[in-house]
Amino acid sequence: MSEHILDELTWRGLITQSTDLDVLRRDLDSGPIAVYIGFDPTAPSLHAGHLVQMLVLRRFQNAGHRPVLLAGGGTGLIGDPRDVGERTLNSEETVREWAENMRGQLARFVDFDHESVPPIEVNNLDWLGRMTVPAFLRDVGKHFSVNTMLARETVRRRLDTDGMSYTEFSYMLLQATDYRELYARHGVKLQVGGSDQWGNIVAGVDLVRRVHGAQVHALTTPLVTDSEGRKLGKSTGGGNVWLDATMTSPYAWYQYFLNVPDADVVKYLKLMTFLGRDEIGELERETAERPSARLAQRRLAQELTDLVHGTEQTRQVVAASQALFGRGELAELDGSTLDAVMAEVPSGEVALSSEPSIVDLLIAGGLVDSKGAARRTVKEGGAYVNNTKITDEEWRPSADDALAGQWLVVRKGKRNLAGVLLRA
RNA sequence: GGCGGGUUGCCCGAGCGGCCAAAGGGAUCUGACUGUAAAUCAGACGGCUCAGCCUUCGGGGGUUCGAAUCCCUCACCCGCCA
Repeated sequence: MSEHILDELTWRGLITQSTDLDVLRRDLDSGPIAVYIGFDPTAPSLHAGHLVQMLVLRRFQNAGHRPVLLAGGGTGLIGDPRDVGERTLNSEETVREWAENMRGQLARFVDFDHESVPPIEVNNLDWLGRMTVPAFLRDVGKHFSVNTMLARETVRRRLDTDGMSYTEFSYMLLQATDYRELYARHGVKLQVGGSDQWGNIVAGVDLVRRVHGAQVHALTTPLVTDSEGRKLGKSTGGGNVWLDATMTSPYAWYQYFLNVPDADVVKYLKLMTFLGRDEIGELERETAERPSARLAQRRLAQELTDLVHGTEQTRQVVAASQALFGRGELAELDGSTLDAVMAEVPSGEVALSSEPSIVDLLIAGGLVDSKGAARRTVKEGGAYVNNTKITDEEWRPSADDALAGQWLVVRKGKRNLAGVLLRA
């Protein structure tokens, strides 16, 4: 008999808050239960920060429980209050489109071919969109005390600062409605979410108890931050690391995790991979003894790229990373290898006839935003072409500099690089 | 509907007629040190045809030799009162 799912979640550090765990354990042990997780479409894609929670759902499925994936097509029209600032409402078309993207992404993380507990996909617009105002106020609103809602941390903070619209104030009730609906439709007895969702989730737990007299459960995962307090998935550039390959390339995704600090890598392995205790323990030892080998980071990056982009993509980005950061000479790469590598990194092109300077190359590769920034980079000694430092702003490549007859590998600093196609 | 406060560069936040392309902090970038790590130190951080020029301080208009700073007006946000 393998380890109990709750014990596994505990050692991985995946449980921040929960309702009565003993009762949950009994329910889990008495047969498969349905577990749900939901996300609102607030962007065109999910990002790395969503992964932790999402994988918890998969862990439950692996343990024999049924995953229920909820896309917040209805709640996404309203907006969950944040700590600061009212959200801008997105149009119905936008939300619909994003919800559809999200559905596709969520589906990657659960097993649709599972013989006993294949997942169920739902969109809360299906019921929220049909609910009438009197029904909402009588059947849902009557069960909530404004006093309690005002006590919620986010609400308190907002009242002290920016204030909050009635729209966002109502959000909690909609999420509670989701839980009630999913309990009634699919017998869902557990909702998983990020720790910031705790208030919304227990509101649902309460509602189910009041309406159906049933005890359902809540489990939240930690908000994952690195050792400097930055949220997981915020790239150094400040933006999110997205699951969508057109928004964050598989190469950039792989590199993000390859660069995770030593202090965080073991934690991430526990939270976001399916590697077992022994294997993680081994990688932890490696990190302590030979940190420069970055075995743990390599494994983390590889596992997560596999998970999100598939094994073939992973193979390619690993190969590209090795070619670009390895000891080997760039010039020794053959044409097809080079083409494959260049396909993974950001790229641009420039015409040889325009006599481009290093400044133009940095811009063409998208490594800088302006010529001023490009000149600055050269002045600071951070500009390279084919691994050779360029210190003259007026340096211009010749046809002979092109690798495989056409590529220039332009680099800014240690690890920002791009391929620039040199057109004849 | 009335009264008061506010809107500054990626974010926070000073400035309150010229010395302001705008203090300070954070974020970010580069360099040194390294391990494509962290910490630390140093530099950079609106744009350009770059020792000069151009465009910025919610939008528009005005006063002035000169405005982020004063006046008018519009928009939005916050608070108090009704």
